Amino acid sequence: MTNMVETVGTRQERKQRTRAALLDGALRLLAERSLASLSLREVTREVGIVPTAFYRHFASVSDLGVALVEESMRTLRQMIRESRRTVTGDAIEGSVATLVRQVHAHQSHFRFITRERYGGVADVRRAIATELRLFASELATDLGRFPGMADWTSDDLRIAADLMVGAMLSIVMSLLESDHQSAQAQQETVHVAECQLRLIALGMGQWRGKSTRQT
Amino acid sequence: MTNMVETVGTRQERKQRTRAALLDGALRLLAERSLASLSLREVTREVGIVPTAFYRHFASVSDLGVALVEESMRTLRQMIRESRRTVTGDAIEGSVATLVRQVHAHQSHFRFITRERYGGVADVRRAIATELRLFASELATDLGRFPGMADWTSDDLRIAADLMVGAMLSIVMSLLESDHQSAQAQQETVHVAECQLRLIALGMGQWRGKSTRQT
DNA sequence: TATTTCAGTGGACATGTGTTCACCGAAACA
DNA sequence: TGTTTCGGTGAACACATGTCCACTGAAATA
Repeated sequence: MTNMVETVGTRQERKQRTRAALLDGALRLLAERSLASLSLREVTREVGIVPTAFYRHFASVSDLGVALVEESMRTLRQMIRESRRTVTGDAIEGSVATLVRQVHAHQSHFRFITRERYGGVADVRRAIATELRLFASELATDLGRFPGMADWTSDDLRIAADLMVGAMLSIVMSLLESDHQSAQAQQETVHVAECQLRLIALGMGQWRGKSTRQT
Repeated sequence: MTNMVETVGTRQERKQRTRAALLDGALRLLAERSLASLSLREVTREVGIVPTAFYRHFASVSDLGVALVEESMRTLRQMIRESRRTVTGDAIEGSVATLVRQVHAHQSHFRFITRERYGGVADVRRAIATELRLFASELATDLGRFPGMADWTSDDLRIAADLMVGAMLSIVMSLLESDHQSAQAQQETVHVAECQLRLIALGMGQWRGKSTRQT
């Protein structure tokens, strides 16, 4: 339980502020547990409002979960934007570096996505799947712009992108685990991540149109 | 709720039978939900015994969860054993084929592992992580036996194995989703899985001792 | 200024929960 | 045969939960 929401500003500002407080409080409680085990009353207690006030913002905890998906995905998107902007040298080293930075800065968001991706709340699972599909599509078009890959099918690009997204989420989980351990463990995780991505990249370099098939 | 447990046989046989019924009932309830949202009373209701009898078998629902991890991992192990035995031609096509068969035959086990791997129950997460680490080690030594990979570091083998385990679990989830859809969707998933594994394999073929580092 | 809108209140409800305890009856054992 | 072991019973408990309801008071609007 933390400080109450400030009581200044226009009405919709305050509403938005307690809404944000609900999302934040929920995220705090979700550090070590899952959305399915989170109760409406717990969240309101954490934020400092009465249970029924919850309904002024969300229809249910699942609904709050879907909102959390959107919020978390926004930081994920912001990450690839930063990556596209700042990475100049080796794409893999650069990408992993920004991944490390962003995961460290927004642990709860990344933890939420990885935990609830296959979690116990159907609506949230669907929301994450949809957003992740979109994310993989963007990555696929990004990959298509690389020098050696202009001749790739969009299907094949998509397959590679899916693989990379899956690998990235595994890496995220490793980073989250090694984050509250030694700095050496973190460095080791980074090394593993770079190797794994490089492995995939090497495979892509060797790809010959083996995957042709009827649609 | 299904039939009660039979009331014949020696005492420890019957005990083991209701224990198995508890595991089975839990697995049935976990088809669309997560362990964290599963209540002790629900499980006993499903099996047809009184709540307090639960404690004769498990100390808590988390404890039951850990037992489910062991059971599920047994079927996973049995899968790689079958794969090692039956696959003769192309390793990737063969492995994916047995994966498809086993996932279809033991959906609830695979769903449980993938869902609870990063789920909301700490003990279960730990148990799965431990078992999966072991699993990856075995895969690593298997990989080391392949013709072109005798010169690989055990560290590098481990990194590649971890990547493949992660990819495999992604594939498992796709299979579970496409399983209760059209046969065409299933076939498409198989195609994607084969491509992704082949991508990794190609990368491994190109690997040059880039990952040397102090231990 | 008078009226309406609406985020947050507080009490009440039926229901589900984990855990306790003394108890039963048949299998296991002496 | 007599005694012990022990998986399962059923009542009871203190508590947590989601949702209903009439309400308050200040900001928004007229």
